Amino acid sequence: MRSDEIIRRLRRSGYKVTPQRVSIIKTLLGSREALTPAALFQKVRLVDPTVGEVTVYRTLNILSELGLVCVVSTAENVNGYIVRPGGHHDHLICSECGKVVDFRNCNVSELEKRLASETGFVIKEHRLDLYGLCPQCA
Amino acid sequence: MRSDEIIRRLRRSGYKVTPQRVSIIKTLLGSREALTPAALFQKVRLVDPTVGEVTVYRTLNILSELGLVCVVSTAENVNGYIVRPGGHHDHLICSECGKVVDFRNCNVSELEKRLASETGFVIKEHRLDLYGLCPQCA
DNA sequence: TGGTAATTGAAAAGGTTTTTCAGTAAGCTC
DNA sequence: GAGCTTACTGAAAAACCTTTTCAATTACCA
Ligand SMILES: [Zn+2]
Ligand SMILES: [Zn+2]
Ligand SMILES: [Zn+2]
Ligand SMILES: [Zn+2]
Repeated sequence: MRSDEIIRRLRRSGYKVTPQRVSIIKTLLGSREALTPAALFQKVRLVDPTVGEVTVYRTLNILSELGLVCVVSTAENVNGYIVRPGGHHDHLICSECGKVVDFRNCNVSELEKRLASETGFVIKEHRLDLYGLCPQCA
Repeated sequence: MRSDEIIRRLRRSGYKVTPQRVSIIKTLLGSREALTPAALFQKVRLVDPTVGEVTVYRTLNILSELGLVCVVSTAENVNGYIVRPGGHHDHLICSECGKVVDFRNCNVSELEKRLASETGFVIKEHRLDLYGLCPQCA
């Protein structure tokens, strides 16, 4: 997702587009890994010192509410935030060297249908992470 | 996983088996959905008022360290804990209220085999998170 | 049945996140 | 562009959540 799209979504939902929000969104987009609010604040303040920590929290809450970021739990009992990719989100991860390979042909839609009818959940997207060893590390 | 197994693992790792820890473990096992420390404390105190909130936190940290529970992020910036099923751990997560339900019959082993032969990865475990709306929120 | 070291609950401390509030600025109308 | 309105901002305070401290208790081993 591009920052233009996120900003358009913000404006369309009635939120004002402030320079602080733009800085926060661009910084979050610029990071490949999930950032905690504190980490995001550290990064943002380098490019835009007018951004306060409180605004980072507020902006993350708005983006989260609009479904534009997804929340992942990090090691230290703090949530991390990452811009949500469109569609599904599947990874093959090497536990040894950390290499990540994306794949799409996951074929879990059949499972989704079955679980939807069993549990009553309306399933919208998914994320499948497979852990193991890459050819180099195996 | 049964409470006997968890208790054996605790003892084997050098931890003492106290009535408080047993109450906490049994309560966590008795819940199909992930519990926050506060929610777990509320449930435990009903069956065992000798358990303090601090001990709930301490026990969850030990179980987490031993890999016996897995941590999922809930709606309210608080982590939820759930007993880790053997092997893979797969979740159905409500984007609205944060409810987490675990399931087992995921059937991704076929996909794992195919990806293994295509990419050369040795796949050891996986995590599948399905996002959507629970029956109450839909 | 002791002895010993881990564990416990309560209180205090340490972090993280939200609320409050006066000043500021985005976005709309003219 | 100027003026209006209302949302937004940073800083401080408040509200939470989690860990640490500490004296008393207790599981577990000999
Ligand atoms: Zn590797
Ligand atoms: Zn997929
Ligand atoms: Zn729900
Ligand atoms: Zn699975």
